[in-house]
Amino acid sequence: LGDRVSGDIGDRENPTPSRCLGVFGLSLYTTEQQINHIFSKFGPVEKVQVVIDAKTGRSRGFCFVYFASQDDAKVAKNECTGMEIDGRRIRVDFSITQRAHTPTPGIYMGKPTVSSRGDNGYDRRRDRDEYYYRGGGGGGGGGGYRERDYYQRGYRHRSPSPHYRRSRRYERERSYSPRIETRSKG
DNA sequence: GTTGAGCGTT
Repeated sequence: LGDRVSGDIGDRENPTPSRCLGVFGLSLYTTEQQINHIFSKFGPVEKVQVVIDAKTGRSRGFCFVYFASQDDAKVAKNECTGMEIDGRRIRVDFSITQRAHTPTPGIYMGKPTVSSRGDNGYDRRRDRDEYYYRGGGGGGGGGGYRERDYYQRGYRHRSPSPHYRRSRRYERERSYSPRIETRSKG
């Protein structure tokens, strides 16, 4: 009961130990150098790869760390989970994938970067399986992005996060005080 | 500094 087939990569809850760690919850501004600096304290690190969003060119907030030794990876995982980098609490697990996907020329086969989880009250009907690239070669498209704009979701429907509450934009929005009764201005 | 869940498309 509960034991898995050995040799499998495990699942999200229970990844099989390996030399590759996934680090999640990163600040968008944390660099591979920073990660390398931190994780190298536990043993030789062969490579750090921050995952970059193909569309925006920015970090997607997670990365992969390849250790030379699986034992070092295990120690690093235990030591670094919950650690704070650039003001964000990170989570570290053995990666369930060992490497990036093989590129598919002309068409992106992944999911859109922004997804709705359906638990914050907005847009739970949106299907998140839409590709966000249009085919470059075979599809007859221009290689551009889909018409759908995943980056214009209704953030106003969400409850503001602590981070957002500290932002100037939030201050500004609040100061509008859209009370209907106050339209008594003449 | 998009306000953040998240397993990668050189």
